[in-house]
Amino acid sequence: MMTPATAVDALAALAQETRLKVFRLLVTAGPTGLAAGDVGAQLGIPANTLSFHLKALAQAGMVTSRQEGRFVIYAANYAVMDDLIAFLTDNCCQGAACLPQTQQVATITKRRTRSLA
Amino acid sequence: MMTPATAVDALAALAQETRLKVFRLLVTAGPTGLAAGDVGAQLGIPANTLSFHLKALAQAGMVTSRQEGRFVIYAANYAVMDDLIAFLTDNCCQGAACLPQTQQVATITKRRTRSLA
DNA sequence: TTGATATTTCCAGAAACATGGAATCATTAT
DNA sequence: ATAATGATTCCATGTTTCTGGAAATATCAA
Repeated sequence: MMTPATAVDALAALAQETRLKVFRLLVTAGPTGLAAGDVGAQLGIPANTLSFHLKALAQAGMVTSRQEGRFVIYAANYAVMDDLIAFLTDNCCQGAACLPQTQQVATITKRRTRSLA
Repeated sequence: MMTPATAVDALAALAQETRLKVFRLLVTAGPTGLAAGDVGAQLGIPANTLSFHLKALAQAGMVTSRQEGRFVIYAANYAVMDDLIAFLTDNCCQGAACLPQTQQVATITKRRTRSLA
């Protein structure tokens, strides 16, 4: 379960243009991940600046990293992303209906308590 | 649809301990909302500091406000919350399965394309 | 109008954050 | 060992954010 403090850290990690771009790129890249240099090349970010932001994302748990030869491969941490969404969703609507749009949507938590056929 | 810039604003609004507390309180308070003073009393936040954070939440669209006599009533904006979650979920897993946990969970977008029985 | 209550704005100081040049560290190839 | 490449750290600078005291604004009551 995600604590409020952890949620603030995760939200803060994503609440920055460069980091959100990086994270989304890693999300699209899939579990295999991307080398830091590839991320920088695709987004046009200087290596030191990118390193700074990757570190922030990693410290918040939003990405993982592994050394692979000369490269450091970063990958989105889908589990933490999922936990963050669950945290936000848990506290939305509280079982009651807030809005039609939201009403027809079960929260992740609620869905987790069900089995999907 | 939420743009990346809007998402950054929404995330930044929530990525602060006091504001996340305030927002969650408003979420639990429901669509009726709460007067600024009630929020401050329940969370022990000075009026001017609270006003600063409520303004930030409102500018990011996370809460709405309406004047009611001497009071200003704030309420969570569930629609924007929902959009933010949709934005984050849309870019997670991209139809592919990232993790068992996430795999068994349909994203909001995916659910929106279905009708719920 | 005068007074009380609710909220916001103004302001200044402190702290945290973002950026990129230069130097450093790590790994591989020759 | 030397060189080359990929990535990180160090550092200085500029910017933004957070905080709360004091003053201002808004609404209602007497």
